[in-house]
Amino acid sequence: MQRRSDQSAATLVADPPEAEVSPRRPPAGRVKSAEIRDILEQEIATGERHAGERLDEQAVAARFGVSRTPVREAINQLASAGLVALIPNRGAFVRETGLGELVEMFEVMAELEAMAGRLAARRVDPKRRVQLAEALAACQSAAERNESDAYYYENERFHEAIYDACGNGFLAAEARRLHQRLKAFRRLQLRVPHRMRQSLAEHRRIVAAIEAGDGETAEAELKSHILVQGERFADLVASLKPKQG
Amino acid sequence: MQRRSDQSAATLVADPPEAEVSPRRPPAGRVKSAEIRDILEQEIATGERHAGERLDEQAVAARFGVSRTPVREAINQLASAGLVALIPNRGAFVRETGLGELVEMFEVMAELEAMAGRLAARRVDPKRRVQLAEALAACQSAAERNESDAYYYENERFHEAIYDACGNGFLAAEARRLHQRLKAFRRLQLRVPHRMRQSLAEHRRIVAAIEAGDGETAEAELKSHILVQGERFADLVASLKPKQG
DNA sequence: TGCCCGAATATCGTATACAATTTCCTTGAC
DNA sequence: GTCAAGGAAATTGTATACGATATTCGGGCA
Repeated sequence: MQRRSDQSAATLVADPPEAEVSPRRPPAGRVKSAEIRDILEQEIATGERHAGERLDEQAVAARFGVSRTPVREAINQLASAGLVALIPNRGAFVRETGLGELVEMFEVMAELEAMAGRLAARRVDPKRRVQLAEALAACQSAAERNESDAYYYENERFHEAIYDACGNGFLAAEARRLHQRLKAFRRLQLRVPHRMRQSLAEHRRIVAAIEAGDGETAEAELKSHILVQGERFADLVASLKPKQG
Repeated sequence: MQRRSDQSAATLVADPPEAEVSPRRPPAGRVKSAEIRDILEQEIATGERHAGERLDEQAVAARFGVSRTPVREAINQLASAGLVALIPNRGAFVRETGLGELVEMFEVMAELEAMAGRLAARRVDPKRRVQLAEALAACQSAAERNESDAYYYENERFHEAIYDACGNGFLAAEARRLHQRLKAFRRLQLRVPHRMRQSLAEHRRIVAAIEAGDGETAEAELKSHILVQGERFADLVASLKPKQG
């Protein structure tokens, strides 16, 4: 009965529902709760949903043309991710990721990355070492062409390579999670002028330390590398909204 | 049927609009999903549910005499915690939290705790300092009475005090999350004999370093403190199930 | 006028029913 | 005898309904 084909009221369809020739592929976009979660997550990250706003289950359900059930699941997942706060009989509220908390997140990110670098210097195997060198080369190539978008992408790959090389799968997963969460905010600092060249130099020192098996140096370099990003970001945000709130 | 008023259902951070500390108790009634989640969590931790086993929603629902809805919520929370893997239209499968991954988790936990200690040594304010001292005193009291259960509880409080004292709310939340996840496994090592006295001595050194503002020492002591726990735990597990099938 | 108590309202948690997809078994053809 | 195709059974995902509980507003009483 609920052959709900009126998707006009909702931006629910991210990819064509015609999954005709891909029966083996994992159904990425078919589960509505995941779809709703992703959309809400993006809206929160971009600030479209301002802090403190209440996410009304019924309203969200009506907006996407679904029932409360998938909305509930989506909101619960957002709560687990720390993006919204659940107050028992009051509803779900968008948590304000203020500048202070962002700095805190960068601080933790720096520690995790530094740990990954320290472990990588001790445990890296030849295959991962090659991948790391390749990722560094790709960064350098992008920097020489002065393409900040490409550098942004290769930078992601570089840090992924470090995660992979650390030999601690759990740490890698946690680092990826945090990286993903900070990603939305990091986009803003894409076009800081001399940052790219400086970042590349830091990458070189990091790789050199890992290659040399010098865990202490790799740790220190990586921590500084991330903390600098956090500070730059804080400056940027502070300059963008000087009298926020 | 001991009613555990464990409020660790979700991230109930009091952050939204005018969310002051709510003196009203959480849904201390019976939230069935939380209860089911706790039981399943413990079963998975103890190995009662072996790795790869499928968690049948109807079976669990029938077992607890509830409908599938709270079971689904519980399973989703377990998935968020990383204890089970969700395959879209196939079901939930118990992830094998092998000894290797547990060691990895303790490694990360050690790093986060050490970071918290380092920051606490620099940033702790008088009020938190008093709380830390009180937590240490409570630990000592429990140790003198040789009550391991009480010590276990006070130990939790002690580490909570360190999280609070670090001045980084995000780090504190992440540390609590990991601590919570490891808690299920840590239950097993309650009664390791001389561990309590040794742990207390380590606590004393940690507090002394924080009081002295010596971040480096606090960091090193805490890291060692957690890593020792991880090693003890690994020994225990290894001795418990040598050929876990 | 202020406080307490109770009903109305809203929201959450759970139960039940239905739809969609996957898996497995049966059956038929080569 | 083996393999493939189709359908039935099973299981997940979603919809709708209902009960329980907390919040709020209004009225009565001190």
